[in-house]
Amino acid sequence: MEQYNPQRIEAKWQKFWEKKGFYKTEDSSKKPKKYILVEFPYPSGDGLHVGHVRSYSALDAVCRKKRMEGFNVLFPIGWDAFGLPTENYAIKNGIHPSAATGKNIANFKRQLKSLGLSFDWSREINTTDPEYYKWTQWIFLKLFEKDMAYQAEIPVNWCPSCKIGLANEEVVDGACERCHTPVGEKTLKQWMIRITKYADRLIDDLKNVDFPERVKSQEINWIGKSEGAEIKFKIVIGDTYDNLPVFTTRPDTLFGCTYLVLSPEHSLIENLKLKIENWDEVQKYRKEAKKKSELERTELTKDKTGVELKGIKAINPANNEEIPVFVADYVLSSYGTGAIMAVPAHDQRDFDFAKKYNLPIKIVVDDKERLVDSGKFNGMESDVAKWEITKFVGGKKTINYKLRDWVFSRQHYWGEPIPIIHCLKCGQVPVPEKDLPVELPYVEKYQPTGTGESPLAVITDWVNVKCPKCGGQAKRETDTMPNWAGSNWYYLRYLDPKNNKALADVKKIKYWMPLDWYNGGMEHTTLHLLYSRFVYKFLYDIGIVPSSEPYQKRTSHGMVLAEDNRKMSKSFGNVINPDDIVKKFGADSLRLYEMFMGPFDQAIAWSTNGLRGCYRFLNKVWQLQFKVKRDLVSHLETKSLSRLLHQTIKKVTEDIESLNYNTAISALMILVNQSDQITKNSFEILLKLLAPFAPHIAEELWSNLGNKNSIFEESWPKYDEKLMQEDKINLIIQINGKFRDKIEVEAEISEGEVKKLTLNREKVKQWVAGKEIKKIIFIKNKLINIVCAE
RNA sequence: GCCGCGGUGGUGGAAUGGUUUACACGAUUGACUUAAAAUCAAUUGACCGUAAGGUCAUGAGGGUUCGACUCCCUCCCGCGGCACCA
Repeated sequence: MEQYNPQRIEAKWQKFWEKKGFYKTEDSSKKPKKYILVEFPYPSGDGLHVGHVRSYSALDAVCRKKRMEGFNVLFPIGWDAFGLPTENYAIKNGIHPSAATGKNIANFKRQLKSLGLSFDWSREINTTDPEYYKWTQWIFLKLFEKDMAYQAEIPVNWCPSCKIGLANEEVVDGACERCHTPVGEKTLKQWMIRITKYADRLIDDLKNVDFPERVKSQEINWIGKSEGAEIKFKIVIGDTYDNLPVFTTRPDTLFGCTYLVLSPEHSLIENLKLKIENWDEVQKYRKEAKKKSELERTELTKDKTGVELKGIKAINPANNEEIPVFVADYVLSSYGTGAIMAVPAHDQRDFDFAKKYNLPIKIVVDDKERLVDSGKFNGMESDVAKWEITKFVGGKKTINYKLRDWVFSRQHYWGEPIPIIHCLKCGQVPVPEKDLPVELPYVEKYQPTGTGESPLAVITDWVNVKCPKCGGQAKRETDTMPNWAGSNWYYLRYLDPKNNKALADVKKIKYWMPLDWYNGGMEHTTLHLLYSRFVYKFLYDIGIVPSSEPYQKRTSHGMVLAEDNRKMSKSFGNVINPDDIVKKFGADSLRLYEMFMGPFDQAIAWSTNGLRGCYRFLNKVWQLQFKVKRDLVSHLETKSLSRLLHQTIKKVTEDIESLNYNTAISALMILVNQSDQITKNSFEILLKLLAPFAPHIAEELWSNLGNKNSIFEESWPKYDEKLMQEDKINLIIQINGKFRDKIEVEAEISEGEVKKLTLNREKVKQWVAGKEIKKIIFIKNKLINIVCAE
């Protein structure tokens, strides 16, 4: 008897599927469409991670099932290949980034193909291909044209190790997301994208999409919308006045405001230089604040510090009281107006500061959320008082966001050149569309300069160009785009990857968009996911795409941790390489195990023993074929097998939709554990249900049964609710809600009959003896509960 | 501090108002084997009991209900995100 040998069958079927072109997708079809996508990988030098396998196997299972259900399914794949890791890898290994990329892609591709995933490889894309990034640049030009991209001299997060500016989204705990070096600050002229213009829509449109709650809340949190009021305080400077606006979310506490605080960078301070009596002290404080890193300044546990601006007073507009003004670094210049009204009684930070500097603390809202000590507003509910007081002092309702405009410049070689030309006469001139792509010049020296200038700046024959407008001397922009630029819109390019007239054909976009299901990592929620939603909305506004949200449904797979429960890492030596697993156990076992290991959205530790269990299960299925082929099986399905079979079809069908892959597979295991009753028909159905998870073995066994077509050309099994019904059921007998006995009875049995049967049972009699039966609860086909007095 | 998710056997987990612990792993015993591996069979929440059986267990405490892992309240712990954002 032939043993299960995945090495012998897997490559064979992979070739077969490829040759038959099973996964080439048509752009029009009578079938309903499903566009299903996994985040395309970054082809790093480390190769494929078992975490990739989890995401891809899951969605591959969905696609295979959907095809069997009669959908026209698009399941593409490509490479997100620009960016720092490749550049660093190239520098370290002395090979050019483009060579490194090619090498890494080849390796990834081999690995993906060894898994038997049903990608449509004919649509493969690569963000570093000029034919691709031509359109990334084109989108930038559109943003520029609509005044959504602009240059600004701003302090950016600067990673001294990567020698690059970072977006806020790329800074984690004050350190570079990638190399974990603490970031500093550097003032550079940067390209910025006005993502803040879309803040409200990025929040509001989450209502219309099917995203996990944690994803939605994380995005909403990140955008950080808060509603409040801008209130002007009069600043008394000797005998003249100035106005200072502050932002507050608690205008209801205005009567409790006992001082103002300006951030050290606030422009008013400079203007008051001559009137501030302790200028030297103030100046010293501001200098020290500037020296502190962002991380130090935002250290929560640190003591609050500040200096009063002597000789300056402010007027609380609510009660006309004179209050002091401070400069303190617990107020950020970048949020609101860079100045706050301090209400120590109702804000922890103000409270800490007031305690330290002995400032008055005045309670103005009581524990029933009503105003006290607030003049004519006493007794008013604080929610109402918010806007009444704002009106009273002539303030205005204002909304603030934590979201900042997107820093879009990178001072590195391995990225898309920003297609702008700087002309002394004409200023910033977009590269004409006909001249796209602006190709990244091939150079030998691509190390970062560290000066804040891109390595492209020294390539003079590339930098110096004629101005497209006036023909005069001009220079190219030398910054490149961040690695998020190419992934912003890649799902559109899959629809029409070879189009050289447009980023994709309108008809094709209309047919496929929005995407039906997009799976990816949680770590991209406030990066790629947010950015790409924004860019799609922009494309919608300029009429390129037909809807305002790209992804109808988003799911996120949990991380696959190492067996020791830590992250897999080369330095811990705990990395599982999918190649080794495929070699030893086969792709089917690996895929099945990763689906079975636990709930899809949860982080889970790898277990090689668990994997063995799945391998054993596939072996059992393999052995079953001989029983079927030798006709050692019964030809009549028993009632109980047919019942189990239909229950299994239902379970697997529904669980694939709802991401419950682990329970779908356990249902298949239960079916196989009952295999002593198997028939040829039920074995075939088992294979079809298994096929999305373990495609190679399913195809092999299907063909071994003598079938000439592919199992994936078969239609998905249907279940019959009627055949699922049990005709005999175990009815639970409870006494006072506790399980005491059970009886096997005909399904649909009546209450009266159950009562009679139950009360006649010896066990029940014992429990009930001498007690008064107060009531009997009967749930059809489930239980009877006899409630008696204790 | 705020937001989100979670806490069930030795382990991964199942059950979303009705027999807690499906399925799998591990462990123990037995069969096959010179032996091991593989495979097959049996047992496997804790406690009491020779057994029949019983008692107790879903982070802790309370509530609703005939009945709570499941719903509600209070608290504890873990994970993830945000954070001197006024």
